[in-house]
Amino acid sequence: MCSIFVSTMDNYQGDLTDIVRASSGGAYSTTTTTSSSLSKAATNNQFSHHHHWQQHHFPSDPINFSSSVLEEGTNFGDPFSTLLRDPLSTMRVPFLHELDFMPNSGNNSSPYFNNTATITAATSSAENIISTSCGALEHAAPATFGASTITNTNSATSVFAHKILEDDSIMRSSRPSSKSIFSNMIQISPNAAKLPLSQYDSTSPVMGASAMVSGNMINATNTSKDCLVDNTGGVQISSPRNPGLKRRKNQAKKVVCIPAPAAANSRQTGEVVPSDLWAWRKYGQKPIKGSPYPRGYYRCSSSKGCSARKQVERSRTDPNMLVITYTSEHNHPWPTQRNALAGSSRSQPSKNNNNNNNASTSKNSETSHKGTTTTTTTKPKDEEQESNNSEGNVSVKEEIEMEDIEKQLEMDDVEFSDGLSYKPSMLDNISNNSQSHEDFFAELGEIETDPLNLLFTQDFNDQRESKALDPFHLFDWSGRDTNNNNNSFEESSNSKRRL
DNA sequence: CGTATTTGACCTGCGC
DNA sequence: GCGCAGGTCAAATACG
Repeated sequence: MCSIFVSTMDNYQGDLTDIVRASSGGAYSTTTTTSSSLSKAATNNQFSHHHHWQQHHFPSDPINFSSSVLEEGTNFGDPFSTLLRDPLSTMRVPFLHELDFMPNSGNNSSPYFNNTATITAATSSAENIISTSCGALEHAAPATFGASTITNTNSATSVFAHKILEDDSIMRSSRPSSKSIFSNMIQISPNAAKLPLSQYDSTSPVMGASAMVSGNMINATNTSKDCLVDNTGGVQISSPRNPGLKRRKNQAKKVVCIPAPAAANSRQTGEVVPSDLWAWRKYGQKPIKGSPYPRGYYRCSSSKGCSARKQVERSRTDPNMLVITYTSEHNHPWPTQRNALAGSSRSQPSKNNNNNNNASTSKNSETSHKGTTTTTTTKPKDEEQESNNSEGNVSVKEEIEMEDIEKQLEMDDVEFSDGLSYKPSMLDNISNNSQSHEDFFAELGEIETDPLNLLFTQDFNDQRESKALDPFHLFDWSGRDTNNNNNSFEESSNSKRRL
């Protein structure tokens, strides 16, 4: 429960359970692996019934929420990946809104992000490239998560943290020079340097994204744990009926382990599928050999022709955890609320999402996304990726901006250390860049409702009051301007309800 | 009525 | 080459 591990899964033939284990007690754990490895992993453990799986960690358990996201720098369906390019977007954590771990403590800060952790890569094995022990988290130097410096003070109280690692190959070849946000968020201990991933991990945009998200949400006091693993072979995945693409082996996948959302989000079937920023449409479900839990197959419905897919299944080792495997990547920008709803209306019952508290998440989230695009480039995401791949101008720009962000983060750290609620100041960065606030919000205005809203929450004060109703109150997104956000939030909610 | 989900059948990859 | 298991398709069904 204490260990965090990150591993590159290329050619990984280990057991999926390892992945889960890394995040045991944790919420998120990510790793990349091949389908074959998953299959094998799947065959390993059997679980007896999991009657109380939802209650294990949430809400009673303070939550050992760790996450790891593996990515190859591509837009894997996983919102985290997208976040990489958008400092602002990192403030939103996809899935979280679905996660029903309600804060138990009455603190102003979110219990989930109270703890900061220094991630120390301690081990390296065939299966695990990076692993961090609880001890490391608890005693190592404070890690910087996103805007705030994380000081781990209480590992017992779990928190929410993300680790994102990229696949070794990616790290080495992808964007060697690009500076990642992650560096601001998680400090890998010296040991990590020994690990193949360490160097790049710290610079992984993905990590940055995730970490940043966490950091923004963290109000330091407890401990966070995450298991993010990123990998990706950068292999294109295609469906069997799509001859042009190869699937299965060598298929780049990103596996994310997250705490199973509360029943509130469950479907009729009872299966709980956390939604993220993308709209997904279920196209199949299969029982998996060796696992009592079926695997659901989803494809991106945000954009026709998008090849992004994800598989959702419950961890065999820990029924409380959902293992989400992302394959392929989105070939389109983040969906607007409209699009997202189009593909997820059923999976995300509005009744659970909008009551009272909806935060102005939609606008903010979308803003984040666009902000990212703006800060790094004005190109559409797909184009941006191409640019990145070619080590073009974008990379350079990212690096520059990353520095600015780091500076900003340092300032934010100060705020945090003072015990003040975190107030993201990245908007300032935006204003300094190609887009003014006016423009920035003008774009936001176009967004009526966005799945991202789900990621936003009111300030924690409100959160404590309404948390019972809203699983989204996990983080303090409102830090920057509570009043405005609340207003936005309501508008967003109303907007969504109208839909 | 439109859209999403369910579910059985079919296809593909992989191991033996 | 065969069989298994996973992944996808698409008709049927359910839902709003």
